[in-house]
Amino acid sequence: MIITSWNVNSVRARVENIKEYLQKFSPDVVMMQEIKTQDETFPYDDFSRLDYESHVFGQKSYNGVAIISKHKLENIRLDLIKDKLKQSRIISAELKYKKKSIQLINIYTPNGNPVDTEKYTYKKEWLDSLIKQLKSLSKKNENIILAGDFNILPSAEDAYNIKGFEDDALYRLEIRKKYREMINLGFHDAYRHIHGEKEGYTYWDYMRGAWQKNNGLRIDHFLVSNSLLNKVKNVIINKDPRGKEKPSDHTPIEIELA
DNA sequence: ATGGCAGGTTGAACCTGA
Repeated sequence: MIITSWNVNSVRARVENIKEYLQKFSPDVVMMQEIKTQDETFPYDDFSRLDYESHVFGQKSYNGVAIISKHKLENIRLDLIKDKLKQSRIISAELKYKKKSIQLINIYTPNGNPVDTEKYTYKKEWLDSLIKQLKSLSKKNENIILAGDFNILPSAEDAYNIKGFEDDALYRLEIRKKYREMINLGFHDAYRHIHGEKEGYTYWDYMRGAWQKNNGLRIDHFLVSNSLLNKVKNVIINKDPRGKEKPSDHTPIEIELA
């Protein structure tokens, strides 16, 4: 079972790139962020022709999340967060897997820059609302996979130049503390669990040749319930799509469940 | 210190992203 998280930076601009990825790597489930379109204009047919069902929480122009899956998903929820700006940033679904019911939660956390503005406050409040919800959900279900674009650099080795991020919304201490708070609810950072300190960038800026120079950031994550951890066989950052024509600035991160 | 790339909306210029 392969579950992917991928900030696609517009599902419509990226549809050929995404289809190529689906055909080449056949993930079972893909949690997408920044689809940048409304439900009505989501490319359902492109994915259904490849045997994926789509569940979409769209928004015009900005944000938007979706889960596409080769397996039937149940209990789709769009209401887990109290979002004061009513942006489409979270979608959840239940996946039946080996007699377990795994709750998949797909998030697109606000970026939060610049830090002296309302955008930063919004990020903090959004994360607080997520933490509150996780607290309650993890009491009811011990099998949760929380994935997506967290817009958080968990630690110094997660950026090519951490000095440049010390007062950035991706790395401010109070933001890292919120990430830590989530983990302390009973989760593991799946990438670090498998790979230790190894570099694991998932994002490279379009500008200044960041991809060619490997000036990357690790801001896309899988947090897996402790009780599911023994099922995590591997975590792969799949750099293939980032090197193609017209790529997203993020590349897929994949988790393999045994 | 600034802008650089990319996408979306809208109709050339502006917003957002990380």
